[in-house]
Amino acid sequence: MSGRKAQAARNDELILQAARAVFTADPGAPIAAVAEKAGVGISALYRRYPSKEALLQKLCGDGLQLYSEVTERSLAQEGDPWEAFAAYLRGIVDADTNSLTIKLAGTFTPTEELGRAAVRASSLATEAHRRAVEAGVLRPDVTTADIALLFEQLASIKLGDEERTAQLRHRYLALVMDSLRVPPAHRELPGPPPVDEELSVRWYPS
Amino acid sequence: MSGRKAQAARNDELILQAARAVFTADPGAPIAAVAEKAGVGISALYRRYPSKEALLQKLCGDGLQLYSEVTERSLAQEGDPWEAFAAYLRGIVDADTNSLTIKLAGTFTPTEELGRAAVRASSLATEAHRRAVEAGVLRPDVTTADIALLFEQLASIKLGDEERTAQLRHRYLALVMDSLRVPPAHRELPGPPPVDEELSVRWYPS
DNA sequence: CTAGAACGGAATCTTACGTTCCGATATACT
DNA sequence: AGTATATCGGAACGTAAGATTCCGTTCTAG
Repeated sequence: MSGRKAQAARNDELILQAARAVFTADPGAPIAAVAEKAGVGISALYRRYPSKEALLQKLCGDGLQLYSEVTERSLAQEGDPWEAFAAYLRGIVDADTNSLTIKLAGTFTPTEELGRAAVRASSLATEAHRRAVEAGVLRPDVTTADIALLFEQLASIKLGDEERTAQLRHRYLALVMDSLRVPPAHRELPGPPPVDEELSVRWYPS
Repeated sequence: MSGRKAQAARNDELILQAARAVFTADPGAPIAAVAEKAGVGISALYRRYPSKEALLQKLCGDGLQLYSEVTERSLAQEGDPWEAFAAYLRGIVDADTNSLTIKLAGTFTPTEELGRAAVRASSLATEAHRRAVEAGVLRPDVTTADIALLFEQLASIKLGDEERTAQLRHRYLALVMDSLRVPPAHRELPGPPPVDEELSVRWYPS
């Protein structure tokens, strides 16, 4: 169970986790940052992936896969159609795959397989959207592409640590959901709003 | 009117316009891109600003100034309180100062004067917000800082050319305004939603 | 006709980063 | 025990990008 192979297997996971975290936070991060975050040397990375691009493709594929899984899970949900759609929205925001998928996509030549994964994710999203519109719980003038852009807007929020960022994203998701839902209504917003000090941090170089 | 001095004066403006356009599109753009966009040599830039940082500070200050002017204009507006607040929101989105102000702020050490301009812009924004809440047209659980983050989210939208981007930003501003306003209601969204082809562009390296 | 402002853009210098290379180390197998 | 081998850490290398400087040129005011 222990030994060199066990460590190698552990490193596989460590590296992927670190890469996901690092590139989610900064899509242009150097590969050395990933190694440092994972607590391994650079060669441990290059043993597994022939290049940075290969690692990025792997992450992108995983992100697409996660997107599809989350969407399928909400599609399988029985009961209130709006709740199912809301679960889809919240699930995608929590999965935070938009940062990896879209931001990284333009930085390398897309694989054939990646293309298939994207089509699959897209058609699942379309199905979730279609159901909500047909059930009459989602305003019909909002399209699937609109929802995709809303996800991107939410993904652009980055404030404080990871937890606070997630909290704020849910706050603004809740806000926009109030105008998405039929009938429109104001519901209580989750999480505290940002305080001035949180915002003023941006004025100082990191 | 013509002559070397006239051209120099013209270049002053040309360079500022180019810099605004270039850094709005890409806050990390090289200074050579500004020179090229302005149609001048690099030395024409360095004759005016001792460094890139100085140029960035100038742009940031101008952005803050524009922000304040737009807000003041909406503050001076008589009549329907919601319309005044909506004009403020639309004005800031159109001015597109968030990209310059916030994105650039972290890349250099803030000036004393810049700090004052920021305080001024912030207090004007607070006033616009306060009026809307007091008039009972804006939901009271949304704070000034919330509005600031909403602006940032809208500024993150970049799709197609400048005009299309502005159009889409107004579309999602209108969407979120439907959930900001008291009483809540669905109004028609401006501009066509994105089509798939607009979104799929992102999968190809530029 | 000439001094000097204004320019264009090549040359320089520094930094950042992807990738490769070179021992070191630990395990599995004989 | 001894050795081949898979892994590893991290220094070294090569390259590209980009900020700034420098120099020869052009234009015009006096």
